[in-house]
Amino acid sequence: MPELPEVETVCQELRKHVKGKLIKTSCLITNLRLRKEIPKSIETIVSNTLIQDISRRGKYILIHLKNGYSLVIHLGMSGKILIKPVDYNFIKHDHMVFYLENLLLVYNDARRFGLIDIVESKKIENYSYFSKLGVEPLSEAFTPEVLIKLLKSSKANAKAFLMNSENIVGIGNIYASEILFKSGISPFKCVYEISEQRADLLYKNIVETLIESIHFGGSTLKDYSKVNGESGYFQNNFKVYGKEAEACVVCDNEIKRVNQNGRSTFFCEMCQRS
DNA sequence: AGACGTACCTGACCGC
DNA sequence: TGCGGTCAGGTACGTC
Repeated sequence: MPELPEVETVCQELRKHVKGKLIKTSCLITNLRLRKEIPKSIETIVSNTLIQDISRRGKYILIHLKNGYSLVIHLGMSGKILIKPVDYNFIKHDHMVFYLENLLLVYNDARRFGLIDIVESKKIENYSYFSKLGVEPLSEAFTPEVLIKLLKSSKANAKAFLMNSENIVGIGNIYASEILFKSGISPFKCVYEISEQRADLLYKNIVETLIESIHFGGSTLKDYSKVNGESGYFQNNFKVYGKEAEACVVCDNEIKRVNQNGRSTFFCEMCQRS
């Protein structure tokens, strides 16, 4: 699944290709449930309305419609939004389609951990899945001071802290490992013990890593691809993720993999001692 | 509050 | 070729 850079890349592509376009009709292709059931009412609500804009909250994609509603789409682990020609033939795991004037928007999600929902735009701040979300790392609201305050008020380890969307949104399993490596912070470190100097470095690396990855179009592992089906390229820049038993690019020590809260963490014991 | 397990799913891959 | 086990980028919920 896509982490923040992948979701942001999808948003940018959607803005480029479908912003301002008319949704003629839409239709559920399967009756299988995603994280929750796709509301059948979407079909009527989104028909014959213009796509006004596309934005993002954490890893949720928001498609704002001119009729006062917003589509909320989450890609889960394996979700994709793909732009297809009008003569496209549906394939396995296509769950919903939006018919625009000369193209289709198709939502495909093999593992069905994703989400499609519809909400009144003016009530979006109260949307249940958004109520506990933390700060947007690429917004002006995210500053070194804000990060330090969050670190001081949490007893979680560094990996769990970065993964917890109640602190900072958008950082998933890959970028958590990468950001901690760049910052020289052990994934086991209790975050309230991180020095302010080290926190400044962490701040810089959170922002830089995400921006750099967006620049590369996100990363592509098994399931994620951009709306045109092309791959992103950031995975070529991974320093530790998926590099178990390989040599650290900095110190040549062996990269380790451990399980933290059921997820793999990759790190270098020599470089990450703070 | 946070650690940890479980649940939701399919598919790829590996060893036998 | 098939079978079982393991792993995968997310998130929510329950329990201790």
